[in-house]
Amino acid sequence: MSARPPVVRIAPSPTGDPHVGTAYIALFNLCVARKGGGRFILRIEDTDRTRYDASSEAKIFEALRWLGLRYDEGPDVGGPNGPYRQSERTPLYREMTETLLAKGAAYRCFCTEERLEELRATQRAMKLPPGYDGFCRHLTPDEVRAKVAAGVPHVVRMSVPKEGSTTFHDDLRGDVTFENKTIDDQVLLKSDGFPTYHLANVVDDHAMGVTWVIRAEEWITSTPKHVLLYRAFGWEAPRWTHMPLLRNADRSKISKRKNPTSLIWYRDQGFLPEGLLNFLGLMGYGHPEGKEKFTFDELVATFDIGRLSTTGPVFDLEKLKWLNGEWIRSLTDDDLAARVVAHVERRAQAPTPEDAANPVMRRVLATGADDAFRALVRRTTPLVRERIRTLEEYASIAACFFHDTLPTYPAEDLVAKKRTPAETRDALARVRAALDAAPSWRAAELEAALRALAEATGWKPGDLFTPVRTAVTGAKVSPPLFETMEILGRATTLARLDAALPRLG
RNA sequence: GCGCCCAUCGUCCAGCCCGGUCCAGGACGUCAGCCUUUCAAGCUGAAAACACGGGUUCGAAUCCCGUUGGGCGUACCA
Repeated sequence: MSARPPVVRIAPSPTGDPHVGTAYIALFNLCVARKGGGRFILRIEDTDRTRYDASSEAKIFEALRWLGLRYDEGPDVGGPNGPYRQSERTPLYREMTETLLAKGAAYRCFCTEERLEELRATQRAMKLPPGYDGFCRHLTPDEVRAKVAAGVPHVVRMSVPKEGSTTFHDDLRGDVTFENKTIDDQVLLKSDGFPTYHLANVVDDHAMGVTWVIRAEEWITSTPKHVLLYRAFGWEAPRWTHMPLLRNADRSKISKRKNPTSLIWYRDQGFLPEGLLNFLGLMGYGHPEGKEKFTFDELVATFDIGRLSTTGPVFDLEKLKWLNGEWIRSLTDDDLAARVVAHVERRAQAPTPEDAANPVMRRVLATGADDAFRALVRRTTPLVRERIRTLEEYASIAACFFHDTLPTYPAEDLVAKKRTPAETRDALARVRAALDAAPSWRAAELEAALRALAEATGWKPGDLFTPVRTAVTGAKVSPPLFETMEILGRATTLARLDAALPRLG
């Protein structure tokens, strides 16, 4: 391999939401670019006007930016090799198609969709491998001229030699060989004048100076076509690396139906970009020191293309959540609080029906993320940081801080273990009195008061705290009780106790 | 069907290229215990894998062949 700095790229197509697989491939491309002091290009492959989604492109930019996957060149950042949208490069493809035609490496094909369909049906019936039969390959120049003159719609196909074989070297898999007779005469230029992926990707990679193609495994079978194209043009082919495909739990290629695949989804679920990126870096890659948690820079520092594995990793959401939790816990309280606020604010811009039942969201929807809100989030994050794995989980664990009045909870949750409702009510009344008598409202003091009360009444501290917890937070699971009461304040705490007392009969 | 790729705990990864130090190591998850005001977090421990069959070799998770299994491709989609 040459020592010149690598030029790599990703080439997503703007169809639907930005895909987690795009980020996965982008991550390793960026690694190679940074490691080798090269360039990373983003190119939009929008040559399929039937699947084109106008909103998709902006979402791709947004998602990559969110993840910190910075590209040196791209549609929105410019660069010396633009334009970076294939739909804006059609003259180039036409010109290159003419070159191929002139060299005899491609030919015009006038076959109709119907004939092609029929051909495929016949091949299926005869259990033959499907593929174009080369009908138009043998048209005479005169016949071709006549049809073109007559305006017969046509495509341009590549003229694949039917003898011999084509081999390319894959970084991870070694030499891969295909018999030429198994390679179809691929369409290069569609009848609408747009190129197919095969033509566009080769032409653009060459034009943009791409030296190293790192893409998903699903492209392996079309690589020989690309190699043949480079050869026909007389261009030097890039280095090839085919990454394994991310998988669903059943090991099929990761898909929307069986797994969340939208990067937007991960962001809106409250995953940290650091966490998702780190997790993606764990897929198919083994850190030399066996580290699980690492930053992008740490990944680059130790990165070695040879350490990539070839087996398709199953995308395990549970492990992602764990890793994300690790990242959340490694943030400072200020940072975490700011991220929670930003997350809630973003969600508030497009609230879902369920958000109306979410006290944190309701608060922001009503008053905006004002100073009081920010302050409350900041005060509560130290209590919940060890209890959340995503930013989104903040809303459920910290709900008790945002309710004006607690939603109804089962009265039996109020009853202490092995005690009757009446006994619990009496104890709770004494808790209320003890709290009310506290000279200052600080967690340590409140705890001391209740522990003294437990001692005096012969209750086990834990047994006494249970009904208090339920009364104060409305749930059997909550952040640490005394810190919670401190933040809630005397009035709110006592009011909640007062509301609970009658429910014990 | 055909072509190509792949094959270590349920899952992610280490070991494989340069056979012995591997009765296979780490992590997630699971289970148990500790800690403890709940839940978490943390700590300790446990169960859990070299797909199968041949071969090469004194010796194979590691090399070779085959089988099986899985995946991808087989479009005027990328």
